[in-house]
Amino acid sequence: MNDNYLNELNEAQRAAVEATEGPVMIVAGAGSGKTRVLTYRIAHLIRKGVDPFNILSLTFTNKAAREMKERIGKIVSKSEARNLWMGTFHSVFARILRNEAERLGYPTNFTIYDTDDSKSLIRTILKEQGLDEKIYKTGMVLGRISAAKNNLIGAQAYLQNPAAQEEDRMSGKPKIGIIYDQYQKRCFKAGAMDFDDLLYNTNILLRDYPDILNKYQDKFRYIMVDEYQDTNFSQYVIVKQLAARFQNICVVGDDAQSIYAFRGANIQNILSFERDYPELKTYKLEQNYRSTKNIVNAANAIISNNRDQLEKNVWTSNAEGDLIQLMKANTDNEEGQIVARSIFDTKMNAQAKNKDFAILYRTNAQSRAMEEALRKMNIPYRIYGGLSFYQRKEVKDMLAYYRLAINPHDEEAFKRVINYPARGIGDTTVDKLIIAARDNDVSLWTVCENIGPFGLQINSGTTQKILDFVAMIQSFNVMLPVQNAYDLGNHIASHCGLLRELYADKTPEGVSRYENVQELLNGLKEFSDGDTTPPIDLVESDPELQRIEVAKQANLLEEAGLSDKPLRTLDQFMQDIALLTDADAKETEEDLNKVSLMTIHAAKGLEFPYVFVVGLEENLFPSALSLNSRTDLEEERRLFYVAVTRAEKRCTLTYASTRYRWGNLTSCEASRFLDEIDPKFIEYANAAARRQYDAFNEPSFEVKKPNPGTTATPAPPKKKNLVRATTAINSAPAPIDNSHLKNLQVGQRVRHERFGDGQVTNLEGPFPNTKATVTFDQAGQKQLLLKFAKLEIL
DNA sequence: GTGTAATGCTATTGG
DNA sequence: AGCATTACAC
Repeated sequence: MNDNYLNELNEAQRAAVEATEGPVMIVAGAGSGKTRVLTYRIAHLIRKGVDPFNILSLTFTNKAAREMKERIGKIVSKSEARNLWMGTFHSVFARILRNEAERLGYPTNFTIYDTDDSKSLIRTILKEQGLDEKIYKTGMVLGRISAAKNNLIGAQAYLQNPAAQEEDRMSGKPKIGIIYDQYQKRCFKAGAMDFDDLLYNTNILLRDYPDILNKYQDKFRYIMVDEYQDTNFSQYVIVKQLAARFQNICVVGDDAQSIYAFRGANIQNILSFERDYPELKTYKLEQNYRSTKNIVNAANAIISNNRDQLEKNVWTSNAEGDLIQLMKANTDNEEGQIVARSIFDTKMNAQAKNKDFAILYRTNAQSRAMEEALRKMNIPYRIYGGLSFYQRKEVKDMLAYYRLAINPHDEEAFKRVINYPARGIGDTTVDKLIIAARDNDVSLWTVCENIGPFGLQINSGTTQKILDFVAMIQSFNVMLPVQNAYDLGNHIASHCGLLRELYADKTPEGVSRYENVQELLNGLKEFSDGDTTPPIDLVESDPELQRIEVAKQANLLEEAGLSDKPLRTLDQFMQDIALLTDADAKETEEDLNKVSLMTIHAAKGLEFPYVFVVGLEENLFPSALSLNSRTDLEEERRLFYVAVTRAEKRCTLTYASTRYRWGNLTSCEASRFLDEIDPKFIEYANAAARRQYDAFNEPSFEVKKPNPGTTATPAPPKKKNLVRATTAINSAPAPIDNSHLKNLQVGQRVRHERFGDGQVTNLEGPFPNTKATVTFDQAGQKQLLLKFAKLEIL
């Protein structure tokens, strides 16, 4: 047992670790050792004699939970660490909901609908209601429903909520409440919960069943919430309820890193927290251990542009380090090339490994150019996020059969595979089934099981096909408790026809699909053999539940006449599949030394020695959709802050002047965020960036570090009135012909190629050396020399 | 009912 | 450009 853990902490960290009783808020700047504090805090609790069964720790990813548990295990003991309740909100409360599902009228084996399932269900409802999909966009409808649930507004309440109704009327979508209501009913009938339901229903459970609230309040005597800035109202209330009795609640977060407001996260939760617990103790972790001074200072400069923030002073005693590198490319492909090239060079010059590099981007679509460039230079890489394994079509098809075997009422799984592979039950038939299900208020499955009594207008041949399908699913269903996950999964794969269908396709894509299903079966095999951790590493909860579980399994084994080996079944495997993300995937040997590619969102909580943030262009980063409101723009800026603070040694920012979007070439201008970093933190690391800088920064055009390489290159022949003096590394760029500005007056509206439109507020000195002060609508006040400024009078 | 061609839509971010 | 849904021929 390691007794020295407290000595490994600085004063603030140590105080936060030792403040175990009562409400605590830890404001943790980027790279300030937050994970270490959380880890040691939990270890400290256990050392002080708190039973791990009584500790709940909510993390942002399951992987984070797994890793933290491992580290805690090294300080206390492995067996003690195992008993902690640790995981994401969704996985922890999915677990609890399974135990208590019956109270809410849900089956224990309820399905978790993913976003595709939810959208598909909404599409079905739109069709039924005769609503136009063009007006009621599924994503938008789901967004409204999701927002309502995250604010704990149920369907009925939504229909009676004047504000919501008014808003929907105003936006020309008055039926959203009806859709919401239908959606909930259909989910319930299908024995399914979507992601938001996992939190919403937990709230219902704790609100309406005092004995259950009591049970979990008593159980979770110490609660910790990581990444608190990214929790939504629904999560906030759950935590508040659970912590109400003992009030040993510790939240950790950084308002500067709040990047999930778009899905309901609410910084307000931090303020509410202060209000809820007046005796709150607050600790600030401000020393950054991760990054160099230049990175920390540049990041501080970025975030200081936000109005909404908690007071905080992040600093570091680390070395000065490299400046922020800025590189410009002509195209998105070239951007990929300069990044790949830079990685290659750094590997050579600094003995860096592939895994020391990360490429971060705003949107997943940007990965393509990066991948291509890395492939060409033979640099191994791994993409996080995007389409995960479990989201691939063939895998989802296979999983749909499994889901149906476990919960035949699962409507989305049913629709997915009722006629795939083709078995002669087409759309018309399925539509009849859907109508019958709706009219009788039952599930599709119930209709199929009782196809005679419902008296459907379906011919006998098709009826037989449906009955065959039902019989097949039923045969899978009865095997559930007596077969292990692999045996049953394999059996289903070969009997449902999917494997045959895929095997028949000999195209490269077809082969790959077949292999993916095989890969899924391999996963089942590993799970069944039990030599790896289950898909979700939520620790076996309280002894009571464990006993029930063990007894259940023993019974089943007895019935099956099997050995004493614990049976790991398909439904166990499937339980949390829907909640798995790429970030949770265990790293294989292979992944260990690869360059990481991911969105900035996915990079939250991670760190790398060398970070590239690519695509720093207006309308991409910040996203075009964020430009309308200050709060949205501030979220983008926090995102940029998160990106830069991932870097330990060096941070490189890149942008391209043209980029393919929607299949055609569009021109781009550099992101406003680049202007927000003081130039003294920036090194213009390629010639294009230096040129751009010189052109942009009239009137100062201070001389940047001379590039040793440039003097050797022959200067192009000089031309008069060259707009951009490409050789102007050591000399001022040639003035452009600006005689049209000669009579510029204060008060006139002007347009700048970079800063947009603005108004002249002051003029100083005689033309052509006039210095103009212009207040731009977007970019704010700038001083420009008329001699150089690319201004146009409006 | 099935398979292929044509159309149309999309690309924030994610559990 | 790439994917998904739709339209149309068989």
